[in-house]
Amino acid sequence: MRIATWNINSVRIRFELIRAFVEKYKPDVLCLQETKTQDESFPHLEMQSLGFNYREIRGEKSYNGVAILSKIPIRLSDKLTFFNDQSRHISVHLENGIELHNFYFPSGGDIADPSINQKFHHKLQYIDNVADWFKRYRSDNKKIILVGDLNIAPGKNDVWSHRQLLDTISHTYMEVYHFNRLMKSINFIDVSREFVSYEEKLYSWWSYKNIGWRENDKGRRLDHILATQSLKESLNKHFICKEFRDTNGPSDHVPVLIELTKD
DNA sequence: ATGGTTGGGGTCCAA
Repeated sequence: MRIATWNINSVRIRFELIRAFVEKYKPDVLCLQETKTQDESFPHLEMQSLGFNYREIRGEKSYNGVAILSKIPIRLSDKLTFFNDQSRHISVHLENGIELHNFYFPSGGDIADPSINQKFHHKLQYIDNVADWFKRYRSDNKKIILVGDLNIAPGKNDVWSHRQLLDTISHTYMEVYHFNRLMKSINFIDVSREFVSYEEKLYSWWSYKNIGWRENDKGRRLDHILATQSLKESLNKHFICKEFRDTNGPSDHVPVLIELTKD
């Protein structure tokens, strides 16, 4: 089974890109963030045409928005709200017993000081609340996968320059502290790092503002797949689909995909 | 050098 996550930055404008991705990588389940579409405007028929017969969505006007599209049956679990009422989370049960959470964490604004930047304060609080929720309501012996744009690049090789980005939101020690709390909440595995050594640079996002992003390669790893320990033996393949940053009209994020063996 | 680009909705905000 293949599960993918992608911050699509408008699901409507990038449907043809989604089609190309689905045809190439054949995900069974596709989790999207930043759909930027109210539920009544979600492109259901188009998604159905790609074989996604099962869809759970949570949108809002203009901003945020998450969706889980699936070729295999899914059952809605939760649409949780951590701290504010924005559409940043949706979760489902898969028929093989896995619970799948799709998140779009707050970006956090520009100034890396929670005492003067309310958005950053909210971001830290949001991560903390998510960690608390998993610690309180979920157990590390369950099969749980958490994916999404977490807007945090936790490791020194998850950014193009650890030293130069220490005061840049997404890579501050404060965010890494809260990210690690989330990781420990139910003993999550950082799946991408199971496949790619911590010593290697690994990115999933390159800013639109960085012209020549490929030559400069000033990327960050903001998109994550976390899994509980009971899924460790099922992890079979992993792709960060960098070629989708090179298309016409790309998202600034690329898809991250894992394949699980049947158990 | 402190910019740069993009999408949605509406003449600016968020990323």
